[in-house]
Formats: sequence, C-alpha cells, structure tokens
Amino acid sequence: MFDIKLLRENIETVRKGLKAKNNQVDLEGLLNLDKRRRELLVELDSLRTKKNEANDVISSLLKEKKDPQKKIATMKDIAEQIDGIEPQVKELEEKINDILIGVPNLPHSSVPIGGKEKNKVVREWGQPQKFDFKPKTHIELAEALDIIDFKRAAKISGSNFVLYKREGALLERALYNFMLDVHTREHGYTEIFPPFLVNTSAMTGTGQLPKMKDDMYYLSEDDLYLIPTAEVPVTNIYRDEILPEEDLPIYHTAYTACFRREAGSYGKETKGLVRVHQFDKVELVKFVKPETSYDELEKLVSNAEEVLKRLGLCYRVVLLASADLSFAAAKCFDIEAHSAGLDKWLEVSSCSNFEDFQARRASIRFKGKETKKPVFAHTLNGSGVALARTLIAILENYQTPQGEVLIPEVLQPYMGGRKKISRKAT
RNA sequence: GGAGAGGUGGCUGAGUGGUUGAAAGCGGCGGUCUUGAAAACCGUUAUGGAUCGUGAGGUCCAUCUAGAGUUCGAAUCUCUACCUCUCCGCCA
Repeated sequence: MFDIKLLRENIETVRKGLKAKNNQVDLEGLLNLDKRRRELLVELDSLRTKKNEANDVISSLLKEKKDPQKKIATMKDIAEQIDGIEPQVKELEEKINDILIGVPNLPHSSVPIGGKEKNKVVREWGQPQKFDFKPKTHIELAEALDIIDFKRAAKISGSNFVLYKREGALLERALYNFMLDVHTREHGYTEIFPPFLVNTSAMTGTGQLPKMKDDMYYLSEDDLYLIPTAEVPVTNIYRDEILPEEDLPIYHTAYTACFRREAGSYGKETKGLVRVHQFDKVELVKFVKPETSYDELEKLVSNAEEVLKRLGLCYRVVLLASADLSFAAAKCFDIEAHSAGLDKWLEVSSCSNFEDFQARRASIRFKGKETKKPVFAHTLNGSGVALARTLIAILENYQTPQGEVLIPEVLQPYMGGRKKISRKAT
C-alpha cells in the first residue's frame, strides 16, 4: 500500500510506476474520493468540537445544580448532524482503503520497465552439468531409487503432492538443516519456527490478500490460511509494533512447509517436483532502515547464492522486469538453478525488497532518538532456498551412469556420512 | 468441547455514565547535584488523522482489544467477535 499523500503530491510518479506494473487503477477517481473525504472530515471535526464544548457546559451546569436541559437540546441537535456525516466519512474511508489495498507496489528506479522479456540475467555461477550419457530426470531417478513415491502421495492427498521416503526423506531433512545452519551460524540470522496457519490480517499485511486469495488453502471453519511462504508469519511478527531503532536491522530465518493451491496450473510443467502443493523452504526475512534496504537486498541475494555454491549447483541471478514483479515487491532477483535432467533453469529463490509497502500495511515501524516520529521500516525476504526444486537439481546433477545419486559433500554430515544414494538401502 | 474470570498508556495498576488521553508507581529520556557514579530532587514521556505555518511549531478531532448498540454524553451500561487466564473434559 502506498501513501495516499504521495498521490496527492505527485500523481505522475505513481501513474508511471503503476503503468510499469501493468496496473490500471483510476487515480483521479481515488484522488476525488480522498478530497471529498477530507472536506467532510473538516466539517465533522468542527461539529465534534461544538459537541465537546456543549458537553463541558452541561457538566459544569450539573455541578452548579443548574438546569442543563436547554444545552442538552443543543447537544442533541449537534449529535444528529454528526450522525448524518459520520457514515459518509466511514463509507469513503472504506472505499479508499479497498482501492489502496488492491494497488501494487511501485517498482524501484533500477528495475527494467516491461514484461518477462525484459528480465535480465545479472550473473551466472558454475557451468550447467554435462554428462557423457543421457541423464535421467529426477522423476526417473527418484522412482528407481525408491526415494519418492508420487503414486501413493496422490492416493493419500491428490496429484502434485509428494511422499519422500528413505534417503529422499533424509535428504530433504539434511537440506533444510544445512541451510538453517549456514544462515544462523554464518550470516547472522535468528532462527524462527512460526505457525503454519495464519489469519486474514497477517495475509493482508504481507500483501497475499486480497489478490492471491484463490492460490491459498483456506480453512473457513477457523478463518485461517495455510501459509504459502514463511514470509507471512515471519514478517508479521512485528505487525502493529514500533521497534527501537537500535534493534534494526533484524534478520530472521525460518524453515516451514509452504502450501499453494496452484489453481489452474496443471500441465507438463508440473511433472514431478517442479510445482507441488506442499514444499519445504528456508526463508530469509529482514527488517531494516530505509536508507540501507538496497544494500541489504544485495546481501540477501548473496546469502541465498552461498547455499547453492556450497551445494555445487550451477545457477544464475535474474533481475525481474517491472511487470514480472510480484504485487508487493519494488525490486526482485530470482535465482535459478540449472538442472541437467530436465535441462531447465528452475527458480529456487526469489529475493525482494518491499521497501515500506508491507510495513505500511502491517504497520511495522521503528523509532529512535533522531527520528521523533515513528518511521516505517523496510522489509525484505528471499528464499534461502526452496527445497523441492533444489532437490531436483541435486538428483539430476549428481546422478551417475548407474542411476545412483552422489551426495554433495556439505550434506554428508547431515546424512550420517552417506556419500551416495543407491537402490539398496544404505 | 463445557463452566467461569478478565482484556486500560513501554510495564504494574486506579478508574462503574459528564474537562479522564486517562491518577499513582515503575521504567525511559533531559536536567540539577557529583571528580565520576549512585541516591535525591525538578522536568518530560503514546499513536493516527485533519488543518494552519517557509520552518520551528500551533490548533482541532479520534483512539482505554475490535465492531455494533443504549444515551444529549461511554474507558465506565448492553450485544457480538477476537485474545488471555483458571477449572473440567479430550488429546500428540
């Protein structure tokens, strides 16, 4: 949510930014609603002043044991006038808020304007894995090695759910433990283990609601949503709070399962682990001072990259163009790992600076000696990294001609010293 | 799930219909004192909005979990939701 004052003062900036995000909201209409609201508010406030004055007179009359009836009649009259205006103001406020809450964030000036075709690869690390045999896909490997059972997952839950078993389950666990260790021990993040179900306010605070409602699992009995990412509970930790300035920056990391309905996305792109309804992810979340947020974004990206480097996975970092940015993001880098079996770049991380967009919605502020008034913090987050697709890359890139999978060295301590996964239980 | 109690400022805690944005204490901040510190004393201490002012700042309005209601007037009365606590039941 952007500040309506920005619209009042600089409608062209907003118009340009929203156009770059392919959003068409009626800014003039919004501005008119705001103008009308302020006019009524002035009227309302002055009536309230009168009411308060009359009330003071009544209470002193009562103290002096005099008859207040005449003044009560006046106050009654004012109260009626207030009742006439108040609902109008409220209605306008709701209208304005309903519009604002559905307007995306504006892109940062360093973001290329345009759609996907304007996305820019900013760097690559490593070389796509080449084999002198025809590499198998992760699906073939996992089924042959008996470490993932897609059929039974479908029996239990439905299509695009995953059942990891044996070394598959162990590898999953090894991965998120490894990632959490790197981020907490070396990158300065504090570990969080949040609830996986959150309420409407939390979802609205980070910007999933109202736009993404259909993409989320919702429990109507309890009015709760399953989190699509740890970003939601972790960012909302400080909702409606004013933090001491010296607490910033705050870095949090969290492992959670993530739940996505992925409505209407069935097709060949969704085979295997590429797009599933439930996956594991280690998330990085930052709360920082505004002037530092773009430096913090670069650091965040490199923290995520570090994980892929240590896993020995070739990847590239992509700067997203304006129309490809998510609703709440001002700037975003995707990290894509190359997977040899599918021969594809798979998005395993998405690192965004939301500037004060989420902080404004969720009211996350900080205050210090210099800042007399509370200031909205900047929030950032990124996957560090998402597991299902990383697992694809590991299985496909570390496969052997025999159909076995070597375990990346950094994960071996997390897997009881195992060096490879083969058909026989090891 | 059943029964009960409760939600007031950073915290503790007064306040049961009329100058209560809210006593008091604690904490925080500034100052006096001190070689320094402590103690003591003095002062200060929320958030949002509208409006005036180049600015510092001023004025007004709102806010005692949230929403609805009663009333000329609500922190105070009524209803609903949410949350917390206690007991019982159930349970990993």
